[in-house]
Amino acid sequence: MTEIPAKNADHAEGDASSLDATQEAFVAAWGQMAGAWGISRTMAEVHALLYISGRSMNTDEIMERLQISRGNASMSIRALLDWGIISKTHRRGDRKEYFEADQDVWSVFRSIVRERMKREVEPLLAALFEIRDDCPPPDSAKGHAQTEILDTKRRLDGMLEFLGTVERLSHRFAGPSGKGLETAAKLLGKLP
Amino acid sequence: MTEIPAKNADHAEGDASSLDATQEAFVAAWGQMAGAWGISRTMAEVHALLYISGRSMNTDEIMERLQISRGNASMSIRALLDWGIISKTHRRGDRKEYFEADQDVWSVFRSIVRERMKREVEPLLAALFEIRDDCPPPDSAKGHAQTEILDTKRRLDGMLEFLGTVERLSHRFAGPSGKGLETAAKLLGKLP
DNA sequence: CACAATTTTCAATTACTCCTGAAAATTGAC
DNA sequence: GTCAATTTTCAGGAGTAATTGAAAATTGTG
Repeated sequence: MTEIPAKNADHAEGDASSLDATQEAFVAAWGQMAGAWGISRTMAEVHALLYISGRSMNTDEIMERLQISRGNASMSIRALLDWGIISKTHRRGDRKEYFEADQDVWSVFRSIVRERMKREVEPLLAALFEIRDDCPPPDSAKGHAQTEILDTKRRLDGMLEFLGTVERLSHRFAGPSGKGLETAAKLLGKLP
Repeated sequence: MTEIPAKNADHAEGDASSLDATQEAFVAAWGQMAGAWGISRTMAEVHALLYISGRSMNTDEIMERLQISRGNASMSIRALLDWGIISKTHRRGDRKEYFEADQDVWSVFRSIVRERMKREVEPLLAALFEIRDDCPPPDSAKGHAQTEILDTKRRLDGMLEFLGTVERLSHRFAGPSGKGLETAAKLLGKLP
């Protein structure tokens, strides 16, 4: 973390007076946000590097610029491919695989939203539906006032409705089709 | 984690055939989502307990039901207060402090969005603005083609514009005023 | 097919974050 | 003010996630 690759060692953090330093700073800033997006720091850094450089790179190039191990690079690249925010390319006469980042920021955001909904919200929704189904029926008020049971059900339903709405919206605007999210944002921006 | 309070030991996970078991299951499900919201598991569990029970509780009650230490309870409660999704109450003739959860799910969501924007997006935006300002001017093309510098700037700007839009929207719809987010969601749901 | 280049896997290590429990600080009643 | 009840803090321990590095698997070429 405090270790800076030799070629940039003469630049303090935040100093971006050369192009490389600018890119370095961008990678670092993006890496710090990793937690917020629910991805590991290295994943974020690899993506940032590919995004800001605007070209494709192979594993060795990425390893060297980020000073990470081969294993880490391989895992992070694989994960980014799974998330759908970088893609493989090839170069004639070169056996190595190259990777490039999606240059459309909205599309990146869409992929992240989609993936996180799938991993986090959908399982929770499923669990909550089950919990509601297993909730004791109001007439079996053995020791509990009926209102207590009904209130709990009502609160469960409140949460379910909320998550359901979020889920529906995400399908609509972050789904595989078109520029949904950007459109939504623009519409909202124009509202009364 | 695998330890279940004695009073519920006869219920397998997912079995919610008593009211307590239902609440227990809800707390566990909500706790699992903690990571997704960017809060610790205990924080999520405390909130879930207060939300689903619908009443106020003191620290000891929370400690016992969640089987956590006093320190952990104190920290988690404090954090939830900071996030603004639970509040303090008092009972006449009782020196203990009681806590209760906001029962409006949309309002909870709004608080979380607001807090995370403040902690994560705003600092990133600030960092990116600085990075762009320190970016070498296009005419100082010492060794770099001018286009390279301009392209990097363009990508930086793309990211800045995106984050700026997100930031503006969050202020508008998750800001301190009114039911913004719910309204936005309903509007979006009705779109063509 | 054999071989070298390249990628993937994974056990061991390292770095973090979270939690505990007891000590210190605070609070309110008398 | 004194004292007991209550809350907060924090150093150390426990548990989790990320990273390495080298061995295994895969891939493509001649």
